[in-house]
Amino acid sequence: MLKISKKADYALMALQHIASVQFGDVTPGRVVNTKEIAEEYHIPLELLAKVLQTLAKNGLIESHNGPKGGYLLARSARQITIAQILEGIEGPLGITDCSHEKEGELCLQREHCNIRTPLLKVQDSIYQLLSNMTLQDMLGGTPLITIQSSTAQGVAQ
Amino acid sequence: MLKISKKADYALMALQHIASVQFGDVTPGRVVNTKEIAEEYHIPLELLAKVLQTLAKNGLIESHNGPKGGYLLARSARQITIAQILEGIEGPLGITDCSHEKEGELCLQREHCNIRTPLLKVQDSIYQLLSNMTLQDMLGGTPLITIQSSTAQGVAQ
DNA sequence: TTGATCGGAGATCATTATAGTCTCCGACTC
DNA sequence: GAGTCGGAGACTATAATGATCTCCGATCAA
Repeated sequence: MLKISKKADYALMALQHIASVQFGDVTPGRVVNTKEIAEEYHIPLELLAKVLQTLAKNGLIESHNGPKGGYLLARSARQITIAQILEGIEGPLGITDCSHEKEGELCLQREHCNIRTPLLKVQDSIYQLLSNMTLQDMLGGTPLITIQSSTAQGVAQ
Repeated sequence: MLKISKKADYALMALQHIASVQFGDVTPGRVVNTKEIAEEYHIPLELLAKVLQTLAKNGLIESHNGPKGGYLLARSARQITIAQILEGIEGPLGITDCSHEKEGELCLQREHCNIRTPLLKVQDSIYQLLSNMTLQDMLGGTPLITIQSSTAQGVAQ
């Protein structure tokens, strides 16, 4: 449950790869093309291409056309969060259908819904979690996210 | 993204309802039947029935057959966590395919996978989150989870 | 003891989301 | 201007989900 899609997986792998080639920084050095990533990680080329295009549209990477073309990080790995990557591919985080309900598509349960508020809080917590972890963290050098635990840290209010 | 299923939604609503009828405790008083919940929250009766049966199998509620039959909490709302409920319905938490990979079904990316470890940590964090919140918390009385956050957003309620 | 009311369980179907493919286009470098 | 790259759309297959239908067994009360 709560699975992220393959596309999102691929996005993370690709970005991770690009970032490691650039040492996490925005270097003008080598660009990475789709084929290279697809082969290294055994990802279907055309699917990965779509993913990278989406990431480029969302401003996480920069594309360069033509021979010797490919992709570069648009900004430092430290400034790219997991939340941004996942949302770029899968759209806004929403653990429940009513998270981003538009006008007029009220869910049937809404009227008597007894779980909306607490679920939105869970969602918020997950979002914070994903926002507090960056691509740089995934590169392995820096400490990863920590979480509160009722046994470890006091759960305030 | 990271959406939980309708079934899980229904399970949460139903349990929340049963718990509130019993004031969060295991009281021998009134049992709640499927129809009552289905009508109150506009949930398809037969789908809800399946969900409740699953919850019963997982030991979260107790079923009573016959007229005047229905369901009761199997234990106090304080002892039922959101993680238990969701896992009971949707199976073990796994944000990525390789979270619970069985022998012989290694994913193609595994060999060079650069994101498995960090993702498992994210998953672990989410799990902690869901394990630290109980049905009792959802009843509204007691404090909900809080998370660490760089922007220090207090979670009230 | 019989019938109405409840849960238990299986098969089935429709809809949607996902994963993956194919084709053609335009930009760029050499 | 030929070959290599990304850009973009339509398209298909498969799986997951949500929902329905049917029949069964347990239980209680008249």
